[in-house]
Amino acid sequence: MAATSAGKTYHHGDLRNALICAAVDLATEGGPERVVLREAARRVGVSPTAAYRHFDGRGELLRTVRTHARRELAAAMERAAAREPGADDPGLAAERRVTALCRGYVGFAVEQPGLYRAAFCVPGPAVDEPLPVRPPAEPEILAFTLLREALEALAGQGAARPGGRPATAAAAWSAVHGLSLLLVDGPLRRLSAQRRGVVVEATLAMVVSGAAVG
Amino acid sequence: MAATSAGKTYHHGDLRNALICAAVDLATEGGPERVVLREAARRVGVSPTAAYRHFDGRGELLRTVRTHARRELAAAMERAAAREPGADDPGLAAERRVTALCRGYVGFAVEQPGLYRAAFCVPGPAVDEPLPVRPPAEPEILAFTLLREALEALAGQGAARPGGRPATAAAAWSAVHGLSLLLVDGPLRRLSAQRRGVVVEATLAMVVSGAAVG
DNA sequence: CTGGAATGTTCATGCGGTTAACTTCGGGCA
DNA sequence: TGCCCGAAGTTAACCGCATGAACATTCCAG
Repeated sequence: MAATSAGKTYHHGDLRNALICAAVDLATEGGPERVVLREAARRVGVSPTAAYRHFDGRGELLRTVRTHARRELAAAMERAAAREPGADDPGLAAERRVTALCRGYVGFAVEQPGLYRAAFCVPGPAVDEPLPVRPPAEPEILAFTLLREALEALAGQGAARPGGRPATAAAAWSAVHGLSLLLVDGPLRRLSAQRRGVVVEATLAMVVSGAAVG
Repeated sequence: MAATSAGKTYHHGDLRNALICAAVDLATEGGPERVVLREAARRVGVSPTAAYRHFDGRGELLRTVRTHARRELAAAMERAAAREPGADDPGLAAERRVTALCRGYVGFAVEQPGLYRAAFCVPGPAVDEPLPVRPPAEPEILAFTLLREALEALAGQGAARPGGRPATAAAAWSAVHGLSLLLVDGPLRRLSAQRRGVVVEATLAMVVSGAAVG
């Protein structure tokens, strides 16, 4: 996330992007509250008001960072799933994928607390129902989509209550999201890596057992 | 939470409390970010800097609000548990208590989103391990303590893995906490009351099934 | 009484968001 | 080719907030 450098011209040439990079850096360092318009401008070497040529204000800058952070989160989940062995065994594949995605989610939160918090700062787009709208869905909540699809695949094997599916996905999301926040920001933030692992695994067990029930 | 009124004397008489009430009102209305020193002082009818005679600064005021909010949260949980019928049947009592506490938790979050968010704003005291330290524990994280004890009672019946107990409590907490945030602040905030109920129940089912496993 | 400790007040500083008015550049059109 | 306009930056200024310093008013203990 190094700012794109340009000559010392009056016109920057790529200010919008440079500001986004600076803002992402800020969020990475200290979370959404540290995303400050003036500071981003300072880092890029431009006057504070220049940012207004490219963003509606701090709010839009922050929303842009949020989008970036959500993409990173989803990417981390997919990386974790891809890294997962055992995708060959079709019997276990579904469950392994779910747990891998969840580990990727929590792992991202723990390793990038600032970005993770930024991913859920200002209220973004909301869903009307946690249902399995497959086709497009907003790319915004990609993390949820990944999780939901994996859970459907898992439930598809067993015989789960039909109406319970989307709610189950929401429950799983709740678990990993809540766990992440407790670990990053909350009362569990001081857990040793080992204990943290134990809690993560317990949560995953809960999610999987819940998927079987739901 | 009405401010304690006093005559128009130079000395307020109970400024600290009045400021706390005003700050709690602010948090109730708009969450922790709306807890602004100057506004609280304004509402109490006092100059902004007067607050510094009673608080170290905005931070301490906010921390005081947080403590208040956490107490309210725990109280709401206990009310919900007390309201729960079926405490007579010892076989179901434990499970019912767990679900009632969780419903109380989420219910408080949904009904008092501002206060709920304030309860987890600035990082408060953290636990070293999510273990069943029975005796005192910090009264801060009372909500967690309530949940943990109820889960222990539940697990005490079945034969759960001994080491898994505290981690199970953390997992359950993660679920209700995450669900609350998604409903209050996050992508699930637009769910109708009915759908919300479905998601809550699915999450509770997951928590209970997880307690059986853990 | 009276003097100091509490408790409030007024000023002043610095930061961050945002708007208004002015400046510089780059590129398309006469 | 040269000029002019609009995009992209700049400076100046306003407002609200947190906070510190110095001053004012009360209250109460001795």
